[in-house]
Amino acid sequence: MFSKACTYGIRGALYIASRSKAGEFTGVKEVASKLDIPQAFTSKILQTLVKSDIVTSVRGPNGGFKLNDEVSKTVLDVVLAIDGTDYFVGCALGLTECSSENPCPLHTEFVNIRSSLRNRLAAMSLSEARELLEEQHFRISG
Amino acid sequence: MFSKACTYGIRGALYIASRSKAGEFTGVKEVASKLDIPQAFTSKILQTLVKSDIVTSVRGPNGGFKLNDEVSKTVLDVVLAIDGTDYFVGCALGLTECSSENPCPLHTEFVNIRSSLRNRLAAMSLSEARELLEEQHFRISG
DNA sequence: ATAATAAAGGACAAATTAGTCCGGAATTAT
DNA sequence: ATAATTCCGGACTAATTTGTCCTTTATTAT
Repeated sequence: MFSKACTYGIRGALYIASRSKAGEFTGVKEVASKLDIPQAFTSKILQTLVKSDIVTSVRGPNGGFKLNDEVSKTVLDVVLAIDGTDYFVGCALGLTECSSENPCPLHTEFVNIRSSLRNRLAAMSLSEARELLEEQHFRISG
Repeated sequence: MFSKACTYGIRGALYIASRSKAGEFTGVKEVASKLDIPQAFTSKILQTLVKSDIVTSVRGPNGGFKLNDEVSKTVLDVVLAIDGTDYFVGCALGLTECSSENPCPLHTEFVNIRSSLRNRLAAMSLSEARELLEEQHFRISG
């Protein structure tokens, strides 16, 4: 479904959310080891989240990553930051001619499925996801 | 969404369906050029559709490909043959712990979205898709 | 039989995605 | 100031997906 980088990014964001309540920063090392994601790759992914303004980073001792605004930032934001709009645009069959005026046989169903996907991702803020995970003692690890 | 090979496969199957009504066979060359897909790649993809029992091929002059049973074969069959079950199984966030007993925050929504995707694909037979395309004079080309 | 046609299949090449390595820059503690 | 820590960024490698090429095999027409 999502690219690996993308699922890593979502899990990373959620882990950081769950760890940095008191304004603390979480380091890549910890994120990577706890989520069992290669460290250098985790670093890359968190860098793109920084550029997308989803997390903030500080260097040096006690540095690390912190969510920017877990209440307004959603899972969709992370998906868009890493995988872009792939899942939400274009004909699923790759038909250039396909549009709402001239829909392919699966057009309507895909519009519905994709918009419901998008809506659900947009409705799930990182803080809500974090809370739900914590409520059931969910391990975010791989 | 789907892999390129998969969308090529769907379009290929639909093109063959639209061309081989009178028991005729359609060649890769024609499929590839009409759909603007690389010929050798088209060949590979049609081969996997043959192995999956979705199309039948015959070699030699006037040979080519023909759908096996466009009424019972569905778009889902093509997707499964080429991309496998990727889109329909496993936690979208890559959480191994996630299951219906211990669902991640997005579990239920994903189950719904994916099953509706699967249902729509399973409900769309290749013949129905072909008819819908023909009714609106749809070009299947890229 | 022979030649022409067309799919099958294996080996290869290109592009994309996944993942690694390492030096540099910023921050903090001593 | 210096050393330790930690993120940044570029160049690299590995794996997968996409796509090519060429030889073989089956079928048909002459």
